Amino acid sequence: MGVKERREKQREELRQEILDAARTLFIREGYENVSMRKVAEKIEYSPTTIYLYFKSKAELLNCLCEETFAKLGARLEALAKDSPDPVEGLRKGLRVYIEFGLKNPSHYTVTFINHPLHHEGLGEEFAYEGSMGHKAFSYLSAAVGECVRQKKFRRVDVEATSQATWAAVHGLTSLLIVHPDFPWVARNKLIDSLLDTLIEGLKA
Amino acid sequence: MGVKERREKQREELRQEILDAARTLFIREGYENVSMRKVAEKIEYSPTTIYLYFKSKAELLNCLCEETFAKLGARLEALAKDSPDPVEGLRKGLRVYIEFGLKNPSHYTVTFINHPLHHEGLGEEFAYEGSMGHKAFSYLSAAVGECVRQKKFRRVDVEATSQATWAAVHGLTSLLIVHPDFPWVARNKLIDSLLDTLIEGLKA
DNA sequence: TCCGATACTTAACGCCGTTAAGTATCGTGA
DNA sequence: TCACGATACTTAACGGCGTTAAGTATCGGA
Repeated sequence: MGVKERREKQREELRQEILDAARTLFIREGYENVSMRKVAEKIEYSPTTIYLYFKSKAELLNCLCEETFAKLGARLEALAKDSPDPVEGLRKGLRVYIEFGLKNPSHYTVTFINHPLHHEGLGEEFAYEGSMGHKAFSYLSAAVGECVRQKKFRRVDVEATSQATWAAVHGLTSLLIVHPDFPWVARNKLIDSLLDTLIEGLKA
Repeated sequence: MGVKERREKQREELRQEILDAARTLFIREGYENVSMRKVAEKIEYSPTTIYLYFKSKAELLNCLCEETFAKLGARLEALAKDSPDPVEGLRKGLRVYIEFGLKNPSHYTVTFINHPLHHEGLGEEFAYEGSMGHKAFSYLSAAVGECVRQKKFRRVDVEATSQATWAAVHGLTSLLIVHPDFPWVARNKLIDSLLDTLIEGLKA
């Protein structure tokens, strides 16, 4: 019965080839400018072949995003583990989040910035629960909770604060990605300014 | 020489008709889902007629955005004038900004959320300097400066702080627009949480 | 040897933004 | 009065898009 397995393996290989091509292309060209036809051309198959492996452009690109955000999740998890001070851990985590977004602007754009037009028609696949983006948020939430528990922060509503904090760092990340030509102050100074304000504003 | 004037007037009328149709449509249907053909159908002209009045879809919609953000600018200006306490003025301004975005999601999306793909090919028209969005930012900047001058805020870098604050409120605004299905806490609570944190974090 | 599943392609549908080329209208100068 | 030329608008088309329907070639297994 080695035939089925070999076929399955080849199938998986082409699937990966498609993912690789798509990743390369839309990192280089930006999301909206990559068509299914271009991806197909890159792997030297006909455009319709892709639909035998992914049911839509949205699903194809969602797979890439999950993959990318899994990395962010891993990074945040590691950070959470070896940060004795939860406040410093939170600050570092927020910085990692922002820098991650800036280093993966295409994935970040698709996942968080764009309107979920692009997410339509993916049942379980882009539900917030279970998605890697959501997982990343849960680390933030845990960190804020820990700061409050240790009385480093004043007695804020943990969920509201986490959401507001996420929104704040998302705002900076997305503006830097989308409007790089705005006359920003130095990037590090800007990030520090936001993180300082947020954390000072939460301290006990 | 009344002929030229009458022609000019009629021309201006159709231009407004196009703008009105486009505004209505893309508020109702969302930006990306409105095609030039749909706008044309609504005004009962051929699609190409629009190009006699606007050189591209981007320009057409940019006109609408400028129009909308002029209103925000006016609101913020009024607010700045009759706010004796600059901290309260700033807080109110930030709230107005967020609520404005939530009330004009399509315009807000196009102007601040979407990648400037949509802004391409507009020379002066969407330069940051002079755009209404930029003007709105300048009110924020002035308010922060005033708070520092009156020693209500600690001695922060005004430009960096303004940019970071803008980023934060933009983040909340855009996330609420783009991901309305996320399990947010109550909207007002969320907004207050962010504004509290920001302003507490800046106070002297 | 032939069947049927599998893998892939060609052709097409109905959209899109935009442009080129054509036509009707109409005030104006001869 | 009539022909001209500007103006306003339309029809037809280009080249793209995501996606689907229908067709073909390949090949393991009965």
